[in-house]
Amino acid sequence: MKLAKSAKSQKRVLDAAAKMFRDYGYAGTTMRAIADEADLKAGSIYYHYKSKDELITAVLDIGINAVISSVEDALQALPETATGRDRIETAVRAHLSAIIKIGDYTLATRRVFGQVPEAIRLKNTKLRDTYGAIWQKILTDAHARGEFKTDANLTLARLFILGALNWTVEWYKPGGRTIDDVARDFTAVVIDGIANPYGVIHSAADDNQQAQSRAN
Amino acid sequence: MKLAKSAKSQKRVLDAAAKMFRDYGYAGTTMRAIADEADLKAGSIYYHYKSKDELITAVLDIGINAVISSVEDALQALPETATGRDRIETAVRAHLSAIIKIGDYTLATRRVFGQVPEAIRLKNTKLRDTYGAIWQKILTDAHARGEFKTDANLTLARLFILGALNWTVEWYKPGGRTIDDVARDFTAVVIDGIANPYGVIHSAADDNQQAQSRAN
DNA sequence: TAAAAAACCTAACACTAGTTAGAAAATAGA
DNA sequence: TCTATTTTCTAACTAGTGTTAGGTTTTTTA
Repeated sequence: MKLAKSAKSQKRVLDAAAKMFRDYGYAGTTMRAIADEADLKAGSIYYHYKSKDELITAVLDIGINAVISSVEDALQALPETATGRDRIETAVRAHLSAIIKIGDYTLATRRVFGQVPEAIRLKNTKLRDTYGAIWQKILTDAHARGEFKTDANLTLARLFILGALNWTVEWYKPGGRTIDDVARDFTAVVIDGIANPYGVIHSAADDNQQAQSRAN
Repeated sequence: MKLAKSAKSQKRVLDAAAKMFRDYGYAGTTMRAIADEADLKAGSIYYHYKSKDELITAVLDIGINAVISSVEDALQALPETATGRDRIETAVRAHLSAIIKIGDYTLATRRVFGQVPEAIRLKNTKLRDTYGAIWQKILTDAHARGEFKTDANLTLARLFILGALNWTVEWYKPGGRTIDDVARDFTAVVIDGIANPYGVIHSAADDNQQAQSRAN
């Protein structure tokens, strides 16, 4: 075999880089700190990656691609008859799964994206748009099937969902609530909202009034 | 007057720092770059702030405090009888208003928070918790009044709302949709969800079935 | 307008950054 | 084992970092 033992070191360097970028940002992460974390010397990194920019590029791409492919695969495993709710819950679950699997990469992606040289950012933006398009399709398809309110603002809904999903990486910790739980409740909020459909329970006489005011 | 002309320069430095931190992160922002943006020399910054850490601390505090006080003021202006929906929509509107008014500070806060020295981060975390508590109170109060589903996951709903709100700063640009529009649609998603309450419109016969499956 | 204070600049300090060339060590193939 | 290749290290270079001391300019005060 030509290259084999090298691959191990390469991955150690990449993992270390993701972790450091996540904690200290792009400029705040030094090659020496990455080297320390990967248990080698700074100069040796250049045998695997020819610059710091190439390292951050790799980390960013892995971070998004993992989420994209996780969500795409999960969606394709669904039957044709799957509803918008099914697809949303499935996508949320796949998104969360990808995050906890390679949390360092996705967190690094989110935290470092705004600080990276523009050329790198531009390339990565295309991947981000791809991911946004996946969600847009879920929503518009379900809307076309009449599953959503006619006047629902799908673009805004998508931005809310993606924003909330991007934020999960900040508070979701394995060991607490299960991914299935979070995905279900998350979907429930988006699809059904949190409003009590039967109006205020204290005063049954108000129900009709409540329903009307909610219709505005 | 003792100090007066100094305040102008001080604010210029602060604004420049917020903008630079926002674009290049904590370590990626140099004192010389801030000085350039503020139209003076690097050494002169130290007449106004005694270190880079003091600068970032000021930026972070301003960023969160502006949002907190904007939301608190708006909520207190509401009548006692305001519903949960009213309060949520009002808070969202106030949050967005604060963001577009001092977008550099809030964006800097979001982007730089994870990279700042731990002592600074800890102090700022308390302010963040304060903000989270404001939202938690809105939700639990309305829930206690029976406005929300009995089994609604309020903690998750709060995280969903805060995540989505934190993300608005990434895509909301003045000149597009108005703040009122966004706040209304945002609230509609959280409160009512996007599901069509009358079921699928293509097949009226399915309505009942739809409503049942949605109840699960 | 002269003296005092405030605001700013210059030049340098000690240090750390990314990166590189070449030597040294580890590994693989014969 | 000996050799060739791969992998790592050492040591250094240049450029740029936050910060400071002391001098200059501007503004305020009297």
